[in-house]
Amino acid sequence: MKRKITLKQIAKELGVSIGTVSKALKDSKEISEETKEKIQAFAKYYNYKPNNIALSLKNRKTKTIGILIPEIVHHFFSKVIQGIEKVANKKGYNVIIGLSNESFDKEVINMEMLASGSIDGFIMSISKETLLQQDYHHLNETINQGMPIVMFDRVVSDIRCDKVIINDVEAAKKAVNKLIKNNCKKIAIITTKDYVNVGRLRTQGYVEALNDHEIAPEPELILKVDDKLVTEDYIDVLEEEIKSLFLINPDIDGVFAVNELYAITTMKVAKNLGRKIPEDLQVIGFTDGVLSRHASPSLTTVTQYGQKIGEVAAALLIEKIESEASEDPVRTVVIETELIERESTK
Amino acid sequence: MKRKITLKQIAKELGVSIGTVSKALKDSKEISEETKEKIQAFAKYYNYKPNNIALSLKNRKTKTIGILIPEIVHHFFSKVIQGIEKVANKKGYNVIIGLSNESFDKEVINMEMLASGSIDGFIMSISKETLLQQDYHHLNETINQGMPIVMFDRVVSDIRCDKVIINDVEAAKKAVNKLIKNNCKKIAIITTKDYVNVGRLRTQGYVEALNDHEIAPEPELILKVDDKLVTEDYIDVLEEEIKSLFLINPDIDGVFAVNELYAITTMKVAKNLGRKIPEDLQVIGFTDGVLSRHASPSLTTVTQYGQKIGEVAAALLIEKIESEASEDPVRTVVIETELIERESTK
DNA sequence: TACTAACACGAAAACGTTTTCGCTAAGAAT
DNA sequence: ATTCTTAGCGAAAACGTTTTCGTGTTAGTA
Repeated sequence: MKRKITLKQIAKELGVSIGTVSKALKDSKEISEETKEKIQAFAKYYNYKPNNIALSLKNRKTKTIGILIPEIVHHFFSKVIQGIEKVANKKGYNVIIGLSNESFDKEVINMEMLASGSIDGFIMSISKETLLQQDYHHLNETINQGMPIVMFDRVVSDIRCDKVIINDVEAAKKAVNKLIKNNCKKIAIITTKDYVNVGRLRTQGYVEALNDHEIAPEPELILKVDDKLVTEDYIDVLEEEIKSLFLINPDIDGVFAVNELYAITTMKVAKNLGRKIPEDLQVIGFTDGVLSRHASPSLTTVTQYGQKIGEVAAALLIEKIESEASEDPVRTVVIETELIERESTK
Repeated sequence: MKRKITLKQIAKELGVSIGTVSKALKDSKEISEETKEKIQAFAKYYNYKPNNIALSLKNRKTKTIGILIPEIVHHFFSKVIQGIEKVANKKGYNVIIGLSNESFDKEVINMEMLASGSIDGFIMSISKETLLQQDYHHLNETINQGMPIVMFDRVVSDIRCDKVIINDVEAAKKAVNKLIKNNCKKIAIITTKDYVNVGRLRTQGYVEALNDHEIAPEPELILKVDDKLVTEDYIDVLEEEIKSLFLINPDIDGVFAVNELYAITTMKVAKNLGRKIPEDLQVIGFTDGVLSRHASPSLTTVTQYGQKIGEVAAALLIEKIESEASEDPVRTVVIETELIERESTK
């Protein structure tokens, strides 16, 4: 077990100075060909690789970007990570991951931990608890220390940083318009509580789409699921709520769900109640994950290109990290969404 | 935008030496109460946090562990990451992620990059290409440099490092035994090519289970899918292969698939061919992901507790990192699997 | 022969810590 | 009055780099 070799050891072994070794390995013309060859050969033989930590300290750059997300066992988030990793890697960056588990405290702790020199910038999606408490001091402090942040998905607009989002309102309208066009007369929405901004915006899109077609939105068709505590029997509760929605409003013939799980669960409940999909009931979900593709019937859904979001976020962040200007304008990039039609709609 | 404050700045501002500041913040009894209070108050006011990079350089520890996996958009792997992150975080470690995308080259590059000082140890699952080429020099080199590695899932046994695995043979036998007990007479297996060791072992378990019940394994019931190149039409190819399996062997009444996707696809194809599940055909999958739970019918599956695997791997790694002994024995921990019965079996 | 220029290399600072060692001065002990 | 402790602090090395600047040697030029 030999420790990694350092410049100092090479220098000592070859009877030259550390500086000379460093320059030789960088092919500096300050050093004679002869010496360079000797040093390079030696370094190659011992598989010398510069120590990243020392470089980071010297350059005050870590070449690492931090990702801070609520959870990782989630198709959308892992797609985003994949996208981030792809462009980060291409530009010589590593990614380090922090999970908040939807907890405010863990988000703050993780952020402070990573902000203490470990990374050059953040890409993040805010936890639900933070959204609920509306306490963003950790974000502002980080930004004030000159560390760039790019937010995606769950963003908060009055933070001064770049953002990568989709147009949730428009995307939701696309979905609901499709249901209306497909002759649905009574369209329900399964959504989240309003403090989750993406849920709120999608609900807003639902309402707007109905209004556009002069359909009066009915409050009892709007089911706002409380998912603050995702417990074991979470799915059961969800099923119960959806079931009573159908029992109270038996003539629902279209459902727009703001995520995959709500949509899949809706189909399951509806099938158990004897509904045929898409004949009796048409369902559209949000986010194109593995569930939508492989459910039966497969799910028509609004896809938000997660990988693309990650790629753009990483590109924005790296650009900001490497730009000299300390105060350039904040940008918001809107990624297109698309309605993917499958078997759950006519 | 104020840069993060350093010891040097505090020292200068307060007219003391850097060493004094450092000691004061550590509550060293070398420093007078008066001075300590002054320094601590100042540090708190300016939100001083020691620079991780400088600490890493000094201590030759990064308090970071590297995860190297083939892909991240995958329920099992993200579960493992979740487990790793959980115990790592509890012990004050961060996790940094490298994706190999099943490519040998990316695995090597990522490994070298991270091994150059960025992390204290690896947790990894080998890429398929590496498995195929059987070139493990990068692993051995890393280990020789004194950096501990813990392998999980796709391990290679003759590498000298800790491993966290499941008993694939036994797990597969559990599944096939269940099918046999449920009166299946003609049981097929959908598996991978043999170079993927987990696939090979599960196939072996299938064969052993049949032999145990004095059923002669029939080669035409063993479908080894070639997933070397996962292209766009990958699913279509998979469906075709499974379809012809059923056409050639119409009396198949049980299928054991070595992963979720194969199992779900099998159910889809079978349903299209008019089979009722579980009446005409019983299906058991491997790995309990979101698909298994929410498919219809929901899938009976062998669960390999991914989060547990991650937790154990992280515990092993951190223990090794923090142990003084340079040469302790390598350990292999076997995590229990369990057969979760759902609707796809009787 | 004396001066300059190019060449090849070394010394040292810097990045931000921690920690060991040494120094000074005040009080205690002799 | 002299020596011994001890409290309180500073200096400096070390982690592994990069880079600037300085310096000695040699060769070329006047």
